[in-house]
Amino acid sequence: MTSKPTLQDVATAAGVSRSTVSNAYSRPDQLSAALRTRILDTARQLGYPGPNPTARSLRRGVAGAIGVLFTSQLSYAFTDPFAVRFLAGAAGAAERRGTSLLLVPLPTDTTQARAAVENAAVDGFCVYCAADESWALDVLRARGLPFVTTAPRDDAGADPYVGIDERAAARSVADHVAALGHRRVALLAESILPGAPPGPLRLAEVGDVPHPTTRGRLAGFADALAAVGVAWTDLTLLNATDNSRAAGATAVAGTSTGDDPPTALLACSDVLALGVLDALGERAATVSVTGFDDVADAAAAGLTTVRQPAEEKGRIATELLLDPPPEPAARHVLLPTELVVRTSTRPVPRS
Amino acid sequence: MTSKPTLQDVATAAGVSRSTVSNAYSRPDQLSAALRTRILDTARQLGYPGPNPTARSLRRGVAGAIGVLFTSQLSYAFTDPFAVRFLAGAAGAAERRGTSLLLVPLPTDTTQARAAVENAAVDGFCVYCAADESWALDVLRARGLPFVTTAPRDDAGADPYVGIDERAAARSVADHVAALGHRRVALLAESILPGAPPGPLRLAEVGDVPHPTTRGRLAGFADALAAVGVAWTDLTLLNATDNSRAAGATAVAGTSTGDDPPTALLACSDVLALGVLDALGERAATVSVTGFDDVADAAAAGLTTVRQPAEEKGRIATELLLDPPPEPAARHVLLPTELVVRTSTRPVPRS
DNA sequence: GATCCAGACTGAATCGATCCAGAAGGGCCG
DNA sequence: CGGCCCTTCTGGATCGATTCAGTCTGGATC
Repeated sequence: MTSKPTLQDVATAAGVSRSTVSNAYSRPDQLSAALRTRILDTARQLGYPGPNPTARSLRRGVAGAIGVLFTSQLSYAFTDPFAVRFLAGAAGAAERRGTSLLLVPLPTDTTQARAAVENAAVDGFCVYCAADESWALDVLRARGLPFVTTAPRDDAGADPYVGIDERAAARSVADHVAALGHRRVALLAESILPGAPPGPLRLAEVGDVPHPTTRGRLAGFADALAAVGVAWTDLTLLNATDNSRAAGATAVAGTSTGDDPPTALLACSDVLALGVLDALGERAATVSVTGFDDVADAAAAGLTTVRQPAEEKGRIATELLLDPPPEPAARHVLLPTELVVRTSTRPVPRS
Repeated sequence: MTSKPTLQDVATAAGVSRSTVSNAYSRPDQLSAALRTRILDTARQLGYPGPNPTARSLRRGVAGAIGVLFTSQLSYAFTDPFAVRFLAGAAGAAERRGTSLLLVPLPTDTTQARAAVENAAVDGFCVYCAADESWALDVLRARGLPFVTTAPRDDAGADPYVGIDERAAARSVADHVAALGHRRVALLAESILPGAPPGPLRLAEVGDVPHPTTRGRLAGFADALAAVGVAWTDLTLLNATDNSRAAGATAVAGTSTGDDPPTALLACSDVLALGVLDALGERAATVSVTGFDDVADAAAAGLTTVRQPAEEKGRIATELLLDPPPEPAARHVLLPTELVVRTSTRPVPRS
């Protein structure tokens, strides 16, 4: 008995069968209170730490945890305030249900990343999409695991999702900027094309953007500007290499120095927009900048943005996963968004 | 075959033994390349998603995940910027090692909380202490699971920990405040006594504070003030119900209105200190306030504080867990701290 | 031609529990 | 007193893999 005792050892020591010990832990109503007490005492004496979670999982066919998948690096997820709030919401819902949250890091190597998803001992997955995730969904389907995504998908079918109307939300903030008279506009997003360098980028049409969320937002921006006569090809497209203030600052560096610089800059996330403000410094007063998400720092920075309910998104995603509603239609949730106008946008200056 | 196929099904379909299929996945060198390809093809045709992670864990005796324990509510952890940075560090280290992170929520009910720790299928635990955690450590010891705590403990023994010299760090910031001439000082901390109401609190001596981190910091504050002749009993002790800006604001409400109000307020965390600044509003210019941690918002708020390396703490905790150094001494890591003086502290005003 | 060996594959045991059909014992009822 | 049910407990099958001691085959060696 040099290693940890098992349920069998407790049974032997207590002079009962394995099943009875198991029942002592998991089904107290199946044995007399006296025997149960005796068994638990014996277990304590032996230093038995209770049923092995893994063995229990295997037999019961339930893991007691749900996975959370960030298609960007896991450690980056914690630097993104929106992702953190999403996690907070998910954690709250998981907490209420007594479920744990398994954060699965994805190696950059594709094969290893697949393996990571294949090896996760969970009952389902929350796929927080930050990049192309379809391979992950394929794995999950093959495993027969339920999952929830955080964006409407074309091939959604019965798979639950919770998201916002990205295009309409983006349009609302761009409408505001257009109404202020801006016509020379730059759009800033993360990984417009995977692997593209930071800074200006040419793209024939918005449909070419692979990442669905980014595509939706850029399309919304374009809609609003098209409505005031600004064509897609007249827009400056700026690429950021990741979703961070630094990347936002880098992406915009040098942009406002050319002749006829944009008078407004619409970013696909607050973090990028805040980076732009960092980079502009004093010049920020001459350019209108908008973000997306309404993270905590946006208010202090006076950033005009679109608010979306972050914690709510995490909470609902988790709930959809843990008990999906019977009617398929109820599995697709669109959350409301709200344009928040602050001081970072103003009418186009007369020159 | 209505449900998911198992390894046995693949074996049958391919006309080989279970072991061979297992080897095809886990030990490619044990069979010919041709057969392996054939097996994997068969598996694909059958829709076999690869070896079941739980069964594999059971047999191999390895979970491939480490648990993270917050003794406060899990969803609160995400509202604490320091905890988030700790997690980011932990995630980075886990990522590098191909390990997942299991966030285990703790129900408020003690029995259920024990069960949650007992049921976690992990190879070890990072205990991020936010409250009394000794019961959790007992469970972990009973399970024979390795763990790391984030504070020096009296009974540390060979259990690894990573922390800072709480007392010395706290003393450094209090020394600074004392040097500025402050003598009427209030100390603010979360849960000084569990369940205590927000606001002023009487406590015979600092040793009565149950939570070790808080106790260490308060003791450090007291050390510095004692050195300039201010006794423990002359200090105002303010309790906050949790670690949030709101709780900081609530705790301090009404304090500065009495006669002889404190001229300085030392908080045990930046979040609390920022809450104090929120509450003071205009009056903030007349009181010196300090925090602890140096979170992102501290710089913008001009908060004088003590910086401790958050990500580093998470990273090292995870690394100590994943490969503990052979020499016991190396398992106890003390990280450096640094006093960061900003504008929230100034000499005591002449009246 | 006998011996040895490496490589390829198999079968049974095992990981540590849960579950279910059924056995033993005791009480109640007619 | 026999039959019936109920409670309490048992034994074996099972969850889905991994592991390891072997068996078998074909080729190299002397």
